[in-house]
Amino acid sequence: MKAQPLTYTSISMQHRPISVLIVDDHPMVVEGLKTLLSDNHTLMVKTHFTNGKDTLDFLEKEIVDVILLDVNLPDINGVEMVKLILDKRATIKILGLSTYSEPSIINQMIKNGVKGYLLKNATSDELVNAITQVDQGNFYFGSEVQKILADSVSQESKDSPKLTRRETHILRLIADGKTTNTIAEELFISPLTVETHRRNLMQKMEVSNAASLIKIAVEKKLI
Amino acid sequence: MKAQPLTYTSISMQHRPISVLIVDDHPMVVEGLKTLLSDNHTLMVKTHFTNGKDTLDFLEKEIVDVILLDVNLPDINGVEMVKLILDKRATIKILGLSTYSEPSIINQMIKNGVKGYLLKNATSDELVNAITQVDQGNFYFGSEVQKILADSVSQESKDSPKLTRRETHILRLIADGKTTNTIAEELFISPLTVETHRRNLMQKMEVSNAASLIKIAVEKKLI
DNA sequence: TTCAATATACTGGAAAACCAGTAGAAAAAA
DNA sequence: TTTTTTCTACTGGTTTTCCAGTATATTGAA
Repeated sequence: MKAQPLTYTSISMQHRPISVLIVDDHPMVVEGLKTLLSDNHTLMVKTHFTNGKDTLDFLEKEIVDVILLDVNLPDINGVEMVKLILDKRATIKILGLSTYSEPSIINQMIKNGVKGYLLKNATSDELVNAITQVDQGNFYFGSEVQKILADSVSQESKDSPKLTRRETHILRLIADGKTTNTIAEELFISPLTVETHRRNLMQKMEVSNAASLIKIAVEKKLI
Repeated sequence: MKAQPLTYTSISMQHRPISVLIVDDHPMVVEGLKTLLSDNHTLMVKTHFTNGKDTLDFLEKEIVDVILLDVNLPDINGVEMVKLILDKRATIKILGLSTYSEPSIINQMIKNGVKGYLLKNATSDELVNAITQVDQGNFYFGSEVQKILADSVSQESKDSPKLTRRETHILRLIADGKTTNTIAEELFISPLTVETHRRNLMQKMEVSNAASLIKIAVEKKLI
């Protein structure tokens, strides 16, 4: 926000447009966002960046109300970006933006403090609404995103019986095709211990052989 | 094409702008494309559609020079769309458009007849260049896409020792966590036969246990 | 500090997978 | 048709996994 004259008009909400920063490495998306937002004079796209570093540099000197943040930047990943931005400027409202919707990433982003999340197939109305909502301190998650999150929560609590760190590690090694003895050697523990972990893993995952174990591990992206 | 004198053809080209159709379900991408292309008066974006069906209906009555086709449409998948479009209008040049780049899909699209492929992080210049090239009957694949394709080719010929149909089937069953005996019962063959297949599979895949076998199968998307 | 969870380790026995070689029948390719 | 590939099946033996208990040391939370 540049120094605006302190007149009574600039105090009222309508005359103080929400400043928006776009961070996305896809020119066509950036242009699209600009075009979609240009109609609306309650919003003002300040500028845009195509990578994380430039964005952070910019935020050293300037501030904006809302950042539209693409999750897949070329240099810094979205989850990390949220943290870095909020470390600098805790009051900025970040709106995550992504084509696809991976629950785990969305969840991490929320944990790190995004105020909303939009899929790139959002309409112009949704977009403007989302920005307005988060600017006012509310959360905005589109119905699609909410559904995805709900699904992931129910799925997680259902088939993810919380593996311990050691178990996760051993699962990874099993999936690498290593035998019980190899794993034991590698971890400096008894093969019998590895056996026990394997057994506990299978019990937790509710399967009866290593094959299923690996398949599930892959599905759950534990590997 | 570079530095050509103003001949009759180059003048006539200018008076017949390339008509472009955009097919993408992301409003912000559509707007971005329109904006990026609006500067260039050798191109003319005729209209846009957000799904496959509407596009095909439109092509019943009208024709365009180039279609910018998003691979991930909500109703019909990109690979199929290429075929359907070319069945109707064989002369249309299709330019595939996608955020991510899965070699198998790009390959299939090419097989079905796309004239080029662009990633969504393409710049305005690349975009215009790609459209111009394919309109002239040339192919256009960005350097990134070419690299992806080259990688996938070398990878495929390296670690894909052509499984037979039966082997693929049995691999799938093994990955489902089924035991040799179960598989044998299911396929009405001897467990010994299943053993043999399993052995051949492991030999072909150059691994020494079922775990690695499954991991490879997953990686190769055989499952 | 106490208690619960986790990681460690063992016994012993059953089941399944793994290895190597051979070979006939059926199907596909030449 | 002939040849090759694929699918089928077997013998015999080794290794690994799987299952059901038990048990102790360590770690982290209450």
